[in-house]
Amino acid sequence: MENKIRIHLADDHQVLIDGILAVLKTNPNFEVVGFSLNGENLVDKVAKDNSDVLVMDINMPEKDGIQVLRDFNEKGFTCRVIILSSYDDVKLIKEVIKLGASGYLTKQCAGENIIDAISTVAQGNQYFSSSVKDKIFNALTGNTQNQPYDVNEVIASITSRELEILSLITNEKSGKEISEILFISTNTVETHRKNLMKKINVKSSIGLVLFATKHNLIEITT
Amino acid sequence: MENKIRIHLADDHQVLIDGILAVLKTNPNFEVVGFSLNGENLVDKVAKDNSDVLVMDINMPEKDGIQVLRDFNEKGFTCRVIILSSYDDVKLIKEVIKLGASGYLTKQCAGENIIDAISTVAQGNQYFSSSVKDKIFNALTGNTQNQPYDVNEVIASITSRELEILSLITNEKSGKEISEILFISTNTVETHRKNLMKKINVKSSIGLVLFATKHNLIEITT
DNA sequence: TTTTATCTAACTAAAATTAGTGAGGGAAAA
DNA sequence: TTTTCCCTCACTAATTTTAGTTAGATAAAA
Repeated sequence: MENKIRIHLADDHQVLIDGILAVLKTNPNFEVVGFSLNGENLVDKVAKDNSDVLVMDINMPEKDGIQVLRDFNEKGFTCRVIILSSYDDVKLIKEVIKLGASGYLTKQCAGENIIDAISTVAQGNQYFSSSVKDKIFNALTGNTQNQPYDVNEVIASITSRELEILSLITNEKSGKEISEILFISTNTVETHRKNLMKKINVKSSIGLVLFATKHNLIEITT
Repeated sequence: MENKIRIHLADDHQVLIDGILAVLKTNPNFEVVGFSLNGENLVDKVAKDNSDVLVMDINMPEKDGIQVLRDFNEKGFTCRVIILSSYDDVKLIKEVIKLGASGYLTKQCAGENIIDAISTVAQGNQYFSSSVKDKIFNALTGNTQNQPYDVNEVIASITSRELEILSLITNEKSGKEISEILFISTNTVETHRKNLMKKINVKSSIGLVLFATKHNLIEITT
């Protein structure tokens, strides 16, 4: 019997960490040696833990999963990384693969997939859930023009600045008000609004608001 | 020893369900009798399972948590509901409380909070995580002009014609389009819009849409 | 009957949004 | 190095929304 696989979990949802912890506890080959609720100093923590596998969310406060992967590359790390994401956007998947992630699971996956994934990547192989493989396959076989409107991809394509604008629009701020809040020109605000409407494929700001509230992209403070 | 608490889990993230399942398995008083990956037919499933407590996400495909709570009220159900949400928006919290939810946890909560929450609501009490309680407290204390008017009165004051206009606005119709649909002048449409904004006390049509969707005054067809 | 509520509509004027195009700077990736 | 993405901003022009006031018709209520 070899050594246990040393695992570090990173997700801002404590309940999910607790859950995965409980799932992994059922397998004696796994040992969770640490966990994090954000991406800060994650590389150092994983190094200190001497972890074999890092299971990490993409969306985390302080430092997101992409940035953490960059840190790993900078410091030349060998720890295997499995991404556990809410979205399965092609661009994002390509991105993390390029950055050296060994696995990608959506949170729609079953718990046993995590066990499989950890075992697989610990042996030096890659693990991707079937839905992720399908996405990649379609992207590579050139289904780019006929792709049905994928909400997750649209959401993923919204930049942080655009999200900021979207949030202010949804909170009943006018273009001028937004420009004053963000210290940018109203022209810029309207450009962002235009781009958002094009991306989300709606006719007016009303459509933006509907989209934002439907998918809980923003917090409504008013 | 009493009977076990019968629990139903609803969340579109399988891995989270598996995780909570594993956590709850450690407590012999709990029995997870069913789970759902979306909100469809959730009321019927819970009824069939004869569940005591439903732990449910807000964001689910097909039918979201708010709609499920409405279904519960319509059918006069007694099953306790604990909301497990990614967000702790005050409006959302108020909304689910009003709809009869017995508990509200964010996913940032620890797994043991779920155990506490289930035990608590099963006994007929309410359970809210401390961050949620803080939010509510701040909303009630820090914001003195919280409710300058009675929402129900406002809703009641909206005439059927105005509701028709409101519905069309919320469905991304422009003033001109509305006038063509209803065979009235655009002047009339804008008058209705104006009156609505005055009644609801919002700054723009965005506010109308937020109000309409929040209180489910209209059906969104697009 | 008088009042009130609702729907209708016009008028003016200011403000905001929508739509398209073009383009510079900076950072990161190929 | 070249390309690509993102944020930035300008310019024009058409269209829509916002804001205020006024007012006629009708039906229901006091």
